[in-house]
Amino acid sequence: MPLPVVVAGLQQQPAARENPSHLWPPGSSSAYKSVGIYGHGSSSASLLVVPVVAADATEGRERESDRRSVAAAAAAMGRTPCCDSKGIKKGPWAPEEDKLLVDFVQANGPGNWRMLPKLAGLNRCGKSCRLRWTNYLRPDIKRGPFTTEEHNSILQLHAIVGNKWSMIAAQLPGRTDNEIKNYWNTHLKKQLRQEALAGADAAAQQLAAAGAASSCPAARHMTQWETARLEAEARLSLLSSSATTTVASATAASSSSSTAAAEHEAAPDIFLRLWNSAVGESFRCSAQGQGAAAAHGPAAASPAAAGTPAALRPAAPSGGGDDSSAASTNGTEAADDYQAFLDMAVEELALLHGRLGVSFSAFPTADVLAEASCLFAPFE
DNA sequence: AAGCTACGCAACCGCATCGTT
DNA sequence: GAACGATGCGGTTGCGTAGCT
Repeated sequence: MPLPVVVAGLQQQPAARENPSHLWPPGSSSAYKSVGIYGHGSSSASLLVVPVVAADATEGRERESDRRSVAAAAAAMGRTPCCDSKGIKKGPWAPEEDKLLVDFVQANGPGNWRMLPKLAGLNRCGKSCRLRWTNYLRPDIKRGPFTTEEHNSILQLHAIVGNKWSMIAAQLPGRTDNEIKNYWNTHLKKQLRQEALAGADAAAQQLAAAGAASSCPAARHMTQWETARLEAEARLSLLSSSATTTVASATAASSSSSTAAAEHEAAPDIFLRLWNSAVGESFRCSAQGQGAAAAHGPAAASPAAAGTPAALRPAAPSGGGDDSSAASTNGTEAADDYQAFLDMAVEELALLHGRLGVSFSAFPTADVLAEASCLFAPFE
């Protein structure tokens, strides 16, 4: 694999959003500052020309949660966790540190994050190095404002998978899960809230006038999907509780939703069933295949995050799919899987409506699911 | 011009899970 | 099967900046 090459000499000052000035200490040279704008998608400002790196490269051992116990255990075993020592620097990265990291990755490629700080002369933990690289220094990161397409894709994908940022990022080459997460928390959440309120108002007015539904189909279906997803999780949680404790069972029986669920012998939720089904798995696999290209490798794999039983977990991607071309290659398959996923949602819903009546009041009605065809947009 | 507030985002934290021994 | 190591990812925080009063 060809090693990254720095295209030196760029002196321009990056835009604030692309390279927040607060990251750079006063007195930092502009040459160093330019280090921060690798891969700027909308300009020729890319400083690095590198192959997209495998995101699942080895990483340092630095679980903070286990830091103390592991430190003791590791010490006993003759290993030294990378973050156990005092004096490891935290906080914003200095340009010098960025340069060291970039230089090292150029020379050796990403990977072995645990040893990287030591080898590169950085007073950082490996995890910090990996995050800095994957979220900021990596050359294929697309910076700048989100496009309308990206914006819509995020909305649509979030309506389906929820806060699976890595999975969403897998559909948006060049965007990191962290970036999408921040974008969601700062922009989209607010927007959806406003739209929901507006939609609710409009719906209330229309309902009062003609008994009609919401005036905003797109916002409505997203809201309903999200509501259904949350309700499904809540029901699943309740069912789980009721299955293990009689007290919980009695409590659960007192609520309407859990009663309905109990009456139907823990009838599986459509969404969760779909998500855990072969179709869902297929969709995840496709997303995963593409995702490896984007930010964090087999992010979509995260079967645990998707609540997938081990038996249903997709096999690891064979090739790693660690460049963005994979996304376009697999786009058609992903689209097929996506459509199948949505189709099955309609079928499952019809079945459940017939079987369970109005038990799943919060779940989108068939017409709403039909509208879900617009979710196809990101693959077209 | 100064102070205040809200916002945006990089970075950190810590949990979950997989793989290996 | 248990213990440990390694990795991925979602949630949260801290701080600089921009905008407003």
